Amino acid sequence: MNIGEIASRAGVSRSTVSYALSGKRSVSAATRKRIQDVIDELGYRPNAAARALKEGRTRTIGLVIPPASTRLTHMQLGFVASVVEAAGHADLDVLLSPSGGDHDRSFERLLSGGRVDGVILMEIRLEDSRVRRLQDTGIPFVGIGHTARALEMRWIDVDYATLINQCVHHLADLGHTRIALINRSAALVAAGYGPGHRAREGFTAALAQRGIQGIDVECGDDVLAGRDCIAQLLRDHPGTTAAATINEAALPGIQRGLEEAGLAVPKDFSLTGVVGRTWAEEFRPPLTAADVPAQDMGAQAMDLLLECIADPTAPFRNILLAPPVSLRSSTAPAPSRPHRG
Amino acid sequence: MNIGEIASRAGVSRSTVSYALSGKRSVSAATRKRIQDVIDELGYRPNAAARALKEGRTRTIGLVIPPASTRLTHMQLGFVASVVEAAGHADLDVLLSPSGGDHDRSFERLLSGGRVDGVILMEIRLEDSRVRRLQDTGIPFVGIGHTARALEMRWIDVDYATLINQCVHHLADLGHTRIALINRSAALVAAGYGPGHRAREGFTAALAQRGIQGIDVECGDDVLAGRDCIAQLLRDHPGTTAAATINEAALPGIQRGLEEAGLAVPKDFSLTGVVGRTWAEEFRPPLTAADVPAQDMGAQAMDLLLECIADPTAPFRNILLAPPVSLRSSTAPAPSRPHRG
DNA sequence: TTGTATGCGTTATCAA
DNA sequence: TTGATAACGCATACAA
Repeated sequence: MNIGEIASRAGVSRSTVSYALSGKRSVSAATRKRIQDVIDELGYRPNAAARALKEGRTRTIGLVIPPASTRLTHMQLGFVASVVEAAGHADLDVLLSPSGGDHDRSFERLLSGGRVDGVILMEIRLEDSRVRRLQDTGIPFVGIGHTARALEMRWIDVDYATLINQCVHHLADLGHTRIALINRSAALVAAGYGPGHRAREGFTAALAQRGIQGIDVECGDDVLAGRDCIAQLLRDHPGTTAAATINEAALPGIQRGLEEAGLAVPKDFSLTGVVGRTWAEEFRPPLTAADVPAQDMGAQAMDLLLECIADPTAPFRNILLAPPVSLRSSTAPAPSRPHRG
Repeated sequence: MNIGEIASRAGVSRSTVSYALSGKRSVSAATRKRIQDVIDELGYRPNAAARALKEGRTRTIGLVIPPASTRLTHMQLGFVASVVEAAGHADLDVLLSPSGGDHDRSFERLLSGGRVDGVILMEIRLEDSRVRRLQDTGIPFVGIGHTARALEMRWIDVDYATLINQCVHHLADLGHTRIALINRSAALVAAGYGPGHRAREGFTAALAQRGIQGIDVECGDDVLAGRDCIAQLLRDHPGTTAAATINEAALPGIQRGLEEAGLAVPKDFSLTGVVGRTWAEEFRPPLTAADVPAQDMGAQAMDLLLECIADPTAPFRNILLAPPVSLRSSTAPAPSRPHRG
């Protein structure tokens, strides 16, 4: 079933069918109806490949997510969901590529052969070969996250440095003097994962500004790692009374670890950080945290991408979000008699 | 950059380049090398749209996931990850379509216009309009889950009826006489979600076989719902000493609810069910459960689909998995003096 | 208002 | 062993 079939059944030429569908040329009401009837009857839809070949665009974007081996966090899932939703809204399809490393086949398939009109890249590192690869190909792309050379690409990101800084100031205001930063996994940070490094910057800066001590620990993205991380933290640094985290996947483990140590939140231990809203609200007690608006971010990334596809020469535009720290119930004044781990 | 460019630079015809790439015609070693050198230098890859148009297949499959509004469970995420990985292994791309309802645009885009060579469908209901739609189009498809008319499609599924039945028998063997089934959300079950109904069947059958009482409750797919569900269960049915569940997303909430009620697992309350392995192992204490092998299932679904794409006339093949119930630490003999909720 | 003809980049058939 | 060419289905410039 193709446009020729529709044309002959409707007794018109193929171009008339094409124009009736696109509306780029006026078609008499009578013929338009005749064509539409045939189309409805046969359920015709233009072939995507032929259209892509002719138009030079595929109406498809690529979404590069972390590799399948790593479990996606809820925040990342929020990005995926909102990107896909925004794409659907713009009548675009989404091709999924789980790839992190350098010469990923799925990533190369995505870029080569003109499969996509644009790409949205997740979990970007400070130095990211995929970004360079995309820049080489000239395919429009937008990062959820950005590299060290922030001005050389389009992106939307969360201002982890500022937000963690604010969290530490909040804790310091409450009298805490020994504060931990619970970062993402050591592997990720070592690989140059931006938020991990920027969170650390903000942390260190705030510590200096307030003249207090801090310990910076890395933690795997899962429940067990979170529990072990807290256990080790309390063992190695028994005076610690508060922590800020950007590791939402570790939160349930952190909670369990604190419980097992007999520490109540926030009476004995204050916890805050930068996490997705759902996590903050599901924590017991609800977490004082800067809520990452994952839903909005996917849609805004899509906006940036559409802008860039429409006009590839448009200047780079970046969006740096610093959502306010929502005061909930997980932070309190430092205990007067700090516990002994 | 296209095949003609490569051809002229290598001093051969376009067809020779094509054959050098596909290997469907012998090409002299010398010309093959000359062509390959040019290709490597320019980084040429065949245009996907042109190839799809000519070959009549897109080397792309569609993956239909639950709508963006609902948060994916880890199990569903496991399906997605393993399907995408298996697809990459077969050099196939994956087009994502989050759609549940009847006339979903994204779903229609997927089916029409020959965008995909096949479809994998998740979260199937007993009566599912998407299945009928796919059957009408004739596009090869495979379900992760199946409809009421199981023999009319290809699928892979977990035998929830049998597994929940085994769980209940296990609990009954331990002396429990008041057992709850914690199902998926009321909305999902009402919509005819298969696993919800089959779990209920297995539950009811086991109760009858053992002559014990049971209560069947539905529970939303999140932490808060799990907590409320347990609270209400203990209030309305205070004699309940054990539960089996297929709702992994509610597990953390169930745990919290039990803790808040002052019930220790497994001393005061036994818990078991059918969940992804990670959930079972992350539960405290580790959950006695039938572990859904989400990773394998995506790969096997892919196998079924490839089989079906290769030969659409092949008879329907189905895979019903009943993984063994792994004994861990969340079930114990019923308490001699049952608690009073 | 409508029809004819061309080309998008491939693969594959036919011819050499 | 290789080259010329048709066809996949569509959108559009050009012609009427």
